[in-house]
Amino acid sequence: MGFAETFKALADPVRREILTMLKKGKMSAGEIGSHFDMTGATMSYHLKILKNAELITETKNKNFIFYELNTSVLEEIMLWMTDLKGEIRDDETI
Amino acid sequence: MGFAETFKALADPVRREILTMLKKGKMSAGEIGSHFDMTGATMSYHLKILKNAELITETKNKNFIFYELNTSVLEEIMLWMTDLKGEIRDDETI
DNA sequence: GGGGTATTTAGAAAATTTTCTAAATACCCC
DNA sequence: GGGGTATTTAGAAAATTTTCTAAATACCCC
Repeated sequence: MGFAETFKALADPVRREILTMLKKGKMSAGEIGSHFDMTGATMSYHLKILKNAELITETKNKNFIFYELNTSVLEEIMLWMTDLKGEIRDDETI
Repeated sequence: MGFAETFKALADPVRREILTMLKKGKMSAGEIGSHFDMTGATMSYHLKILKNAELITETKNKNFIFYELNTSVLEEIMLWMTDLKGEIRDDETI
């Protein structure tokens, strides 16, 4: 919902790696967790941070919870960065 | 030097505001600090974080230290984000 | 060189983040 | 409905971040 949440979510290497993994498609919490040397509880914590930042969405199926990448928030971040860089964007008139 | 440092630097609202202020040009540490209700020591701390993340550069003049925006690091971040979004960039062949 | 201003550094306190273990929830399938 | 698997929640410990006060540094200019 805010830039702080998004940047904080992206600041952690584990969470960035989760996002990269999700590029390939939906994955369950367990499947994601198996790639890291951390407890399921810790993975759940990281997934919650990413979900709160709206960088991922979740869907439940059987007793699995699947997570999926949501890149729409990144658009906003990139607009902010582009503005900071002071460049003129395609959709911007002079 | 790394994404963690950059994202962490960008995660704080004070630091993002400093960057926005610097869009207009160089400013001294004191000038930057006068826009916030914080001690000079705290401002110095934030400026150090931004400098370590290479988001700003400093130049000394008399007994002032001027800070200037450096957006080149943002390019890297934006490339990473673009890749995450899975879009094809201009300079990328199919 | 000495007083003055600008800024940083050191060290501590409070707040937040990251991780764990243990327990709870939630749902499946026999 | 009961055992089993998947995942989250609660609570605590350790690490990190943010802020402050006080002192140090650095440089100016008379």
